[in-house]
Order: sequence, then structure tokens, then C-alpha cells
Amino acid sequence: MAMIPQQVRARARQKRILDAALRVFSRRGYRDSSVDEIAGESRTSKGGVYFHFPGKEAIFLHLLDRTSTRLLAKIDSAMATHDDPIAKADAALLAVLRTFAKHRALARLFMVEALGAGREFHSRLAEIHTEVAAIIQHHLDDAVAQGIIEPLNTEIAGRAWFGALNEVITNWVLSGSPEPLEDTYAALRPLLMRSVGADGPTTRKAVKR
Amino acid sequence: MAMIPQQVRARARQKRILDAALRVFSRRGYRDSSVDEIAGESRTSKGGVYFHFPGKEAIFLHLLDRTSTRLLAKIDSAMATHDDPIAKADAALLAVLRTFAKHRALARLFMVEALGAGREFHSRLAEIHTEVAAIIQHHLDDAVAQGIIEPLNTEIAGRAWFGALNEVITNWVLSGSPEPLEDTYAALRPLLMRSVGADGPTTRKAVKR
DNA sequence: TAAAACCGACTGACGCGTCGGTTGGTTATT
DNA sequence: AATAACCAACCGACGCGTCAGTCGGTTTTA
Repeated sequence: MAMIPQQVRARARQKRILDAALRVFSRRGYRDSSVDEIAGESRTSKGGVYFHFPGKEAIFLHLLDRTSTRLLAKIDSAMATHDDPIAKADAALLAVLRTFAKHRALARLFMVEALGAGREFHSRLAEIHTEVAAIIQHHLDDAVAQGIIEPLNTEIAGRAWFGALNEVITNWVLSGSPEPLEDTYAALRPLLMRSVGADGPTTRKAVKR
Repeated sequence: MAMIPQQVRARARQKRILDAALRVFSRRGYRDSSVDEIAGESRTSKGGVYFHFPGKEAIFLHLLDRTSTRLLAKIDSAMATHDDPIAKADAALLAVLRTFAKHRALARLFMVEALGAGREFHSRLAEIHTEVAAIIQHHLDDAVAQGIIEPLNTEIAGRAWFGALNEVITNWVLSGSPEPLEDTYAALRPLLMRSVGADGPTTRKAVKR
């Protein structure tokens, strides 16, 4: 079923608004962003924005979901190219670092602004954190099942991995170091691997850029 | 030199305001807290609050510093009772978990609201994060120097440790699980230890090599 | 020409910080 | 000792800027 042109146009306008909102949110923070500014930045009007979205909050939530969906997809596809659980973890780690390194505004939205947007978003954010941690946990469980690593509390391990990554990225968002973000990979990888008792070789194969 | 009664009273009032502010901030979030509500909660008036503090922002910053100072002191004293770096780390980890477990409002302020309060606080918060991470790093460096663990990138390791802890605590703040928070200790300890190559037994006994 | 898309002036609520005024204890004066 | 002068501490009404959201009207598209 083909989309009628109107819808195409409307969809494009929606995207313009979302993209503009991302820029505004990530430079002003959620609370200090005004709908007027988003309207201006997307070369529309306040009324136009309110035609497409019920309000500021919905725009932010939409953006948050779009971002997390895309990130999860990217992680998925990065892992799909490997079989070995360790290689999968490796690929996912690198994919996350690279994605955020390339989209700092996204990183800021995801790691910083989402917390600052207010109580209403905390549960959604907690869900997302849990979701990502659960993915890690799931793969750790696989690795345990395959006998690659010893049994351990994979729930906490998943959370801890996520937290470690989160902190490194957040610090980069706030302070800009290290630049590039990917430089943390070399230190992070052995740390994470060892933490679950997977003593892979310290030097994995060369990282391509 | 004795303080004159008025000053004693004033000091007490200041503390009342700070304590009230902590409660209000931690249940409403920084942005949604009004100075009026803080005044009400501290059984003073808006004018009274503004007599003691230049503004809402200053109150929050004051609270943040008070909290971080106290936490660092607690960590310090917990570590001071041990010599062995591993035991020190152990004590510090437990001290942090216990402190936050006992003061959820404080944890919320520190981990959630501070990030969410706005751009103005990010640099201060980044400083605090870096400070804590640096302490961990410092002790890891010691452990390396003493030959207890192999050399590694201790800066990233410190950050990662902090991040792991941060995530687990933040999740507890937002979702309330696990209850009690200290339950994470058993899983977190071996994870962190292994991550830096300290092959501590799950149940502690002195291991020198 | 009907409906969808879009516009921007307007409104109402909200909250920070201000400011004129009050109070109760302390110090100076007689 | 009485009283006047003083002042830190405290109070709360209000001014004023700021926005999220609304609404009546206009343009574009089918």
C-alpha cells in the first residue's frame, strides 16, 4: 500500500521537527528548550509542531524511543556477523562506542537529558537501561551455557557492564575526553572480559576504522 | 568564643532549610521544586530562605557538596581500617553501598537529580565523578605498585568501577530493586576484582603471591 | 470545495527573586 | 535600671518574565 503524497510530505515535516528537536534538546537540555525554538529550528511554526505532536513531552519520548530502537538495531546487526559469544560482545561494544562517538548529540540526549527531563521519563529511561542490560545478560547466559565462562550473577554483571560503558560515555559527553571516544575500547575490553572470567587475549585483532 | 544565641538559631535554621531542600528535591526533582515549597517544608518563609542563600541553585550546590564531602569522608574512614589494597577496596565498596542504602534521598540527589538539574551543574558533577574515580584509580595504582595486580589502564578502570557502581545504585533508586541494595555486594565484588585481575576468592582469605 | 496542513498571536499559569516591613534580642546612653 | 537606638533575622505579597498549549484564521492539496 503506497503512501499518498500528503502523508509523505507530512512524514517529512515530522522528521524535520524531530531532527530539530534533537538539536535543540541536546544543546539546551529538555527543560530549557522551548517549543518555539524547536518550531523555528525546524522552519515550521508552533501550530505546525502541535499539529504533528500532542506536546513537548511526546516529542521527547518519541525521540528517546527512536534513538533506543536504532541503537538496539545497530547492536543487533553488529552481533549478527559473529557466532562466538566473545566476538559478539566485542562487536557490540565497538558498535556502541562508535555510534555514540559519531553522534554526540544523541549520546547527550540519551545519557544526560533523559535524566533531567523529569520524573515522567525516569521510568521509561529505567526500562531502556534494563533492556540493554538484559541483552548483555542474555549473551552472558549463553556464554555460560556454552561453557566459555564460569557461572556468575549475570543480571548484576549485565548492569555493571552497562554502567561502566555508560559512565565512560557520559564523561565523554560532558568533558569531551577522551577524544576520540573509541580510544577507551582498548582499555575497556580486557576489563569487561576479565570481569566475567573470559580471559581472551589482550590484543584482539587490529581495529579497523 | 561562644556563639551568641542568635547565631546558633540562625545556624539551626540554615540546617533546617538544607534538610528540607534535600527532601523536596529528592521527591520532586530539582526543576519541579519551588523555593516556596522548600520554605514551607522548613517551616520558614521565602524571605528567610533568601536571607540564608542567594538562590535555589546555591542551595542545591551546597547540598551536593555537603553530600560528596560526607561520602568521601565515610569512604576514607572505611578504608583507613585496612592495609591490604584489596581489603581497602572491599571496605570502600561496602561503605558506599551501605551509605546509599540507608539514605535513598541522598542517593537520588546524587545520582539522578544532579544530572538532571541542568547545564550549570554538569561541570560540578563531572568533577565529583572524576574525583571518586580518581580515588579508585589511585588505589589501583598502589595495588599495581605492590605487585598485587598486573599493570593496566587504571584511569579507565577507575571510571568503569565507578560507573558499574553508579548504575547499580541508580537502578535501585529508580526501581527500588534489589532490596536491600547491599545484596548486590556479593555479585559486584568478584566482578570488580576479577576485572583488574585480582583473583580474590569469593570468600575472603588472605592470599599473597 | 472539503479536508488536511500550517500559521502565529494570544492566554493563563507558574515560580524566581525582590522589597518594604516586622520582630526580638543586643548594645549604648542616661 | 530604664530607655533608646540598632540590627540581624525573618516574613510574605507582588512584579515580571517565561512558556506550554490553544484557537481562529489562512494556505495547500486532492
